[in-house]
Amino acid sequence: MLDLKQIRENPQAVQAQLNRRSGDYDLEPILIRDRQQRELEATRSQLQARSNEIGKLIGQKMKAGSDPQGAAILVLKEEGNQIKTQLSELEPREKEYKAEIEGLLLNLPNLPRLSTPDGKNETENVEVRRWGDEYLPKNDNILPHWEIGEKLGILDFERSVKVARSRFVSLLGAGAALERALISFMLDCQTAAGYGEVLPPLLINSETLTGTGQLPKFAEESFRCQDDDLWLTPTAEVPLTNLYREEVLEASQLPIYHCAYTPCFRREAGSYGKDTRGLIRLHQFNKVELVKLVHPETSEAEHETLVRDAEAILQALKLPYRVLELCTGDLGFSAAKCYDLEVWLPSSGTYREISSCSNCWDFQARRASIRFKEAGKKGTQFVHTLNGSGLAVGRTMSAILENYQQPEGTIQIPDVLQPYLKREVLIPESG
RNA sequence: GGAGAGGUGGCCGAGUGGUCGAAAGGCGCAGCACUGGAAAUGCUGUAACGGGGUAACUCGUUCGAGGGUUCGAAUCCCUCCCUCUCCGCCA
Repeated sequence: MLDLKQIRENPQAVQAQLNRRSGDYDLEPILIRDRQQRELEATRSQLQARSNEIGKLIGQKMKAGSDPQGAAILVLKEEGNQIKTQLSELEPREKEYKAEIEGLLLNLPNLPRLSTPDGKNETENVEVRRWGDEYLPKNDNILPHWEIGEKLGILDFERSVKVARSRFVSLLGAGAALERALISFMLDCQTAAGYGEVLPPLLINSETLTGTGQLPKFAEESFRCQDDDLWLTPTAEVPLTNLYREEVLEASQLPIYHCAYTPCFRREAGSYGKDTRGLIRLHQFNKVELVKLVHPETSEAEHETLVRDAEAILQALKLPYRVLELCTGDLGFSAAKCYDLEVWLPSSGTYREISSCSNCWDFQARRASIRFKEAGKKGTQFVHTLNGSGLAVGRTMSAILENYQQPEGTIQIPDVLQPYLKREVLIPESG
């Protein structure tokens, strides 16, 4: 959520930053309602002040022994009643305005950083660096991961459609074990890097989704439980960040680092026909997520180290990748600045997103009211929240099935995973 | 699911209709004193959010959430959420 005060005091500057994003955003309705709300508030609080005064006066008189039915008290009561009538008209109107402003604010995306490159869409993202050219596979005729996976008997898409619907998969035998090995490996790396492991709830409520920005605007992206105010978590960023919702932390508690393995559930509305095969775009996938809550002064540096922590996994697995900085047109709703990691997928000859590392600045903290207090200082400040995948597990699996594919149709297991999987090569499953 | 008890400031915890009580006391935090320095001790200060004001300051809101009664509600009534204890059930 943007700062209403900032919008009020500097509407042109805020509007200019919003205009750099894709989509149209208009601050005018907010400014109008805000002005009306404040006018009402001035009147209302004056009436309330008088009403409070009357209450005190009556109290004083009663204590002093006045007759409760006496004229002096009845006059005051009458005035109190009149004020109550006036307030009963003003109060609901002011509440309505406030709710309206809140609703409008909740639908505005974060402001990009000034340094964020301009651009219309993903084609204008900027490559920051590239790693691992020496690990690009040399062999031709690499099968797409879904084909080699089915040949090896470790992926079953067809039967999973029967059990759930399209865009679901079952991992079998060594496939399931490889996924599990990847999860353990990633968690071991990230906990060693200082992220405290969390296994959060996977069903989460609306407030939680509002806190990080998935609601109200993107309700159609998540699965909802019909009989409860609960949704399937679309990414661990949501429960992890909201762990601290409505809290005032001590500055000394910052920074807070968390990592979590969770399944993630996404409806993928509007992506019909895109990535219909394989592990790239499923309704359910596994991910190890990194979340940081930090002091505003350190947030840019923390963002850089977060990206490095995600990259470390790809480097350990020797998977070629590149780092992009997203342009304003491709920036997510809550992000002020974002780096994507893209891993090389040889079957399609492209880099595909495997991690997205965002600095949400104070945007989520304001929505979720996550603040901190500096010892001795008056008031509170909002923390900065950051999140990134470290990494998307299914996409890592597909990258391994392709980059480590051998000409004879087996899969070499990356060195660092061998202790986890207790084998060096994947051969076709017997049954 | 049944019975009971609760939800108050950054934390713990008093407070059951009235000015003096946004709220005792404690912890924490900050300043000062004491000390070579610290600990301990003593004194002082310390809620958040919104409005107005250059500021000093000032008005309002907030005692789980939302309604109601009243001139006046942390305190009474209704609904909901959550926590704890006992019983039942269950992995």
